[in-house]
Amino acid sequence: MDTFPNLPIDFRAPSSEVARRLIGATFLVNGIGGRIVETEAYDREDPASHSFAGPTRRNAVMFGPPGRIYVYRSYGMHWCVNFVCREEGHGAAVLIRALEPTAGIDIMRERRGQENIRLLCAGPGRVCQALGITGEHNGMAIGAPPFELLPPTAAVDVAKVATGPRIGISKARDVPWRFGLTGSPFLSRPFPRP
DNA sequence: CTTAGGATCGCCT
DNA sequence: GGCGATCCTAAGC
Repeated sequence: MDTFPNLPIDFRAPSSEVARRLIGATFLVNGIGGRIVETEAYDREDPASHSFAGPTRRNAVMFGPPGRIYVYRSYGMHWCVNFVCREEGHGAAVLIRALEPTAGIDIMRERRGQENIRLLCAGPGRVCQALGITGEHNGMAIGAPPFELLPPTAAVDVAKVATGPRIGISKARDVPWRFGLTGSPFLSRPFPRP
């Protein structure tokens, strides 16, 4: 049986592993999107995670089946998108932080009011605005329309995936669960030098 | 290049 | 009532 139809990744794996394996995959909404270049992992026993204090109305999807989309509103005005991981009831997810735009670039420019291709999808709020993701997508399957997740066209060298502390959190700042394609100009921010 | 402040509101205590 | 898994603009070095 196929638990994850149309998905190139086993979302039952730990979120840090999924976050790493998502780098280089292509994420599209209605055919618009690009290559994932930056992610962050969140887990249940993780003070920075929305799931840390247990299920609430907002984070309910995080405790649902893996392979679904968890969308939340950030700072009252931006949407951010996650992919749910682990087994049902666990409360783990991967935040999609940045894409290298590859498909529907002109539409993304229009939606963002931004000409610079580097700034179309460089940040979780920008990703959702460019791809047209809103709270209406919360709980939907990653492997079904309007979504598509395609494997990397070429194997991503493990040595090319940078890790570092997550952005914008106040708790668990030392946990290196931010992942990104080293040197990509489409990151939300560069990774700190080792 | 880095830092500061404002926008804006749903969510949880 | 307080606080963000953010973004934009402006100003300083």
